[in-house]
Amino acid sequence: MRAVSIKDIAKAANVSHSTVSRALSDSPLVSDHTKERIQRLAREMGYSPDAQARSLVMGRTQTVGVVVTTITDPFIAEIVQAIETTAQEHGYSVILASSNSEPEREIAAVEMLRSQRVDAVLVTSSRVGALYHDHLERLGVPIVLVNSHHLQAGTYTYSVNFDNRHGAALATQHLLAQGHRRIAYVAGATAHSDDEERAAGYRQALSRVGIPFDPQLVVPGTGRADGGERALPILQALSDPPTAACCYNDMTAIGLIQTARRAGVRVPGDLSVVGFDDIPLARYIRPTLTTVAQPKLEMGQFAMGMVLDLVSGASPDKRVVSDVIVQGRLVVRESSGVVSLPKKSNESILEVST
Amino acid sequence: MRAVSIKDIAKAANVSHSTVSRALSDSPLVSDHTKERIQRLAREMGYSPDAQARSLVMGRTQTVGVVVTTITDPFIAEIVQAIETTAQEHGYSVILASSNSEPEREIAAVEMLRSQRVDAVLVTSSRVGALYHDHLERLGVPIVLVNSHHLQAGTYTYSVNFDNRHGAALATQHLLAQGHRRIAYVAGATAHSDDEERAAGYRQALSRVGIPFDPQLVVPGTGRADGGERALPILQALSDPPTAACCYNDMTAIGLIQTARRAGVRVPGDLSVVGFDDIPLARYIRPTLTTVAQPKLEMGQFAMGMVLDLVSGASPDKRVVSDVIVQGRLVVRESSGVVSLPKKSNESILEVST
DNA sequence: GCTATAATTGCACACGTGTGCAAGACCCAG
DNA sequence: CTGGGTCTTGCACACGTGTGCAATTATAGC
Repeated sequence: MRAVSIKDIAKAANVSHSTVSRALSDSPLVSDHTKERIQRLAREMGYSPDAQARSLVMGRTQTVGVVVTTITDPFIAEIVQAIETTAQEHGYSVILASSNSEPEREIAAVEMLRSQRVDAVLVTSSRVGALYHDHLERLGVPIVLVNSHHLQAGTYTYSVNFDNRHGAALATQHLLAQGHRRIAYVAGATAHSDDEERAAGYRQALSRVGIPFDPQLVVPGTGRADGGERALPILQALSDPPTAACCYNDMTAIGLIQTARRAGVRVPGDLSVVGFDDIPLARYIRPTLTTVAQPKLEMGQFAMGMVLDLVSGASPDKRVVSDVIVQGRLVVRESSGVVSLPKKSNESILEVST
Repeated sequence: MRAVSIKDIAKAANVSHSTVSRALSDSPLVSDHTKERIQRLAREMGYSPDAQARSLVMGRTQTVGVVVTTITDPFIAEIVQAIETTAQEHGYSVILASSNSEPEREIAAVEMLRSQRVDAVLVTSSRVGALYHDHLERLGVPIVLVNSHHLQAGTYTYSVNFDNRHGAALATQHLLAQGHRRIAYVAGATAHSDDEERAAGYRQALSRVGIPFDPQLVVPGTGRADGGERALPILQALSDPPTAACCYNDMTAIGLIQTARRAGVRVPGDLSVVGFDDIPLARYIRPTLTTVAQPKLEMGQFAMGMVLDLVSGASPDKRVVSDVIVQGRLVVRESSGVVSLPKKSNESILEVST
């Protein structure tokens, strides 16, 4: 049983379907009298416009595709939530496609979005390979990459990225302000551009205050808790161990903190720790974690805002903004504190910023 | 610039668009020769079928709507992930609609899904009000409620729910098996059916082993951490305080554990604590939390599986399964242990199950 | 070679909606 | 009362795809 169409209403009102179409879109070509009559009839009959049919003739679907690795990632979920809300406010629908990081799924997802004739595509946190990028470009539709690293710039490709360098510099500056001079950097997985940018921010903050870079203070990691766990003994073995550590991300920091506790190293008393990302867990572990927060809500809103600008007539060569870089803010919690006096000093002077 | 259509291919191949349509759907009415020729041409020209147009004539969109309160909730996110993956495997697209728990948004979302002519709707974790339920029914499309409580049964309404009573009984039985006899229940928000069911499971497990129900051992909560925090002093003030607590959910349990630590009550030494839901945090707090896990993946798969069954010809009166109840499993971690001997006994006999 | 049959293709309509253009209805001025 | 203008409505086509039916072509049988 099909839904009621404008033709059904036309029959009931004894007019042509064109008149109904015009009446429902409040066209001035229809007399107020019949307009009212038809609109009331439509309401009574429970009419709902068919988006498919409308898209077909209008050449626009009022629909965007959102490609994610997995919606399970809280970081991604929050961005998608912001995208969806903004889209809904402007009458757009969101088609969700997850790739589970499998290339063939990602290809299939893009093909699906192509068939659905989405007006634009937003991609979150996917490391876009060359092949995939071409596949996206072939859609012939604006693409906004959110926190995804794209190497080559395409005709349709736009981006919203986070300023990792600035964020890491913020974290490092915070530790410097607390009096720390020996600050370590626990890295993430190697050859990851996020990690490189954050490491650069760390070095930049150090050089700004004239502290020479000590390669010994940079230890490799994994991006997971075990990275932080393995880092501790390495740092402690140094002749002049650090009093603070800047970590690639929160899980690394959490691994470091938990290992430290077991090893009898007090946080922040003996070692201040700063994470990155502000994952939900950060405010629940003890000590609560000082970290750098990305403005996820704004990133999602901004990305969808770009899409709206792009589809509303602005021609692709008239691009006002193509790449946006947003900055984060430092969230100071318990895991970072004022540097303690040299070894074996009175512990009572320890101060914890809460 | 429109995408290439079958008409374009028809022109290039010097055949009618009907032939192209048949060739691409591998119809036996087309000779193998032209079939091949057309398929090659379609590939070369970068043809992608228009889902809108196809839906229009087929009367099916191969699309489902997923309504959530917020995708930010990790529990919901995991179910949606499972739904999306299953849908994708069967050639279905997922349109995401979040309500932010605001009634008007929920209405707007349903109206949008109606216009999109989705073949079915899945609703996650929404307390479906009477009004909203009617609104859904009017879609005239199968509706699967996942972990959403529906009072009246509708013509199109199906459900996948979690067996809260069984889960709570599991948790309580576990504590009983560890030798506990005085077991508290820290409730969630009042008048919430989840809470009532879990409380019932708790009482059921007790009565099975002949332990009389003691109303003093049931304390009200909030469903948040503060609920657990407020529960501790109440329980400790009892003349015969409990040695274990079964909590409405994990956040309540976490609040209880953290307050206990500050009050010098050892977990699980002095007090065993069991949560409910197995949120990500549960494995990261210290002690790690024993809890009841819902099979989120299976729930999502099952819900989407029902949808697939429903849309593939099965008439609504031929409903094989309309309501499914899935059972959870107990995840034993560090927060629950064997009951300790009466007060002031030797602590060395404490045993922690890890 | 003619006919009966099978294989292949095209015509025409349908799905639900929007819109340019022409036709009809109406009003006002002369 | 008529002409011209304005207001209102309907006709017809378009969007891209699928499909029943008729028409055309190829094949086979005698």
